[in-house]
This record gives sequence, C-alpha cells and structure tokens, in this order.
Amino acid sequence: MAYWLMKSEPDVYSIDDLERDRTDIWDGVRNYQARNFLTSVTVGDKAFFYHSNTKSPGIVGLMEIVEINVVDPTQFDSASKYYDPKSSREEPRWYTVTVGYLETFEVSMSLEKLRETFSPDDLWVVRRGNRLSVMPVANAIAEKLLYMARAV
DNA sequence: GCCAACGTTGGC
DNA sequence: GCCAACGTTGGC
Repeated sequence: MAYWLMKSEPDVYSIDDLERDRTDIWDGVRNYQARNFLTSVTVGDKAFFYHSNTKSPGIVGLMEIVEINVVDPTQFDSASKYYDPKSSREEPRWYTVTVGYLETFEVSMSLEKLRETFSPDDLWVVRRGNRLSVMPVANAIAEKLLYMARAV
C-alpha cells in the first residue's frame, strides 16, 4: 500500500466537506505531473489531506482511495472552471480517483511544523515553490506523520 | 494584496 | 525548438 498527499483549498473543498460526503471524486486536477501520479494510485492506498492557500496551511486528515480510473466529469462541463475544450468523451484527457473519508487529525500538522520536521527531499510539500497538487509520500515518512498526528 | 515559482502558450 | 509573455498556485 502506498501513501500520497493531495491538496485542496478548504474554501473550495475541505476535510469537513469530505467527512460529510464520505466519498468524493477528486476533480479539477489539470497538471500533467499530478495526473501522472494519480494514474499510479491504486485502490486501498491512503492519502493525506492537505489544506492549501489558506490562513494555516497543513495536513489535516487522512483518506483512502476507493476507486481509480475515474473520468473527471468537469472536463466536459463548459460551465466549469475545469472545462477542457481539447478533451473529448471518446478520448478523455483527465482521469482521477474517488476518495473516502478516514479521519480528521485532532491536531493538524501545520506547514511550519512540517518544515521543522522534514527535509524537502523527504516530503515534497515543504519544497520551496512546490505547486504539485498530488504527490507520493514514502512509507517511512507517512508512518512518522501518522505517529505525529496521533501523539496528542 | 503581493510576489516568487513555475507551467503553458504562442510567435518566430 | 527557443524563449518571452502570461496565467496560476500558494505562502506570507
């Protein structure tokens, strides 16, 4: 089983929204590197939920992958900001996954704390200028993150 | 709101 | 194929 980190702006979709919905399509990824990582995700993998572009960015919870090879429906929706006129239903460009809610950490791990604890090579989200919205997390790093999240 | 980082687009 | 211009991300 592999671990991932996936970003979302809480004003758009937060961990609380996922807790309410239980599962949701992770739509709106329009970056090829992130999409390529998404194609490596398998059912049963777990992903850290990261709140970005907010007052206190950081890892706030954990989710699991419940479905893969999901065609992102927003690419066909001309009213969506994620609409891609170059994509077609015959040959969709953007595939994603469905995630399921697992837990919200009692203490979220701020970006500041992540920077103190991990090197940019170990945890990509602390890299300067990093803009990837989906990235892998090595198992050893993931276990340390989970330990930190639960050591209240 | 500012601005650094960086991916994408388009002219040549 | 290069690279300047532009747009977006995301921390602060």
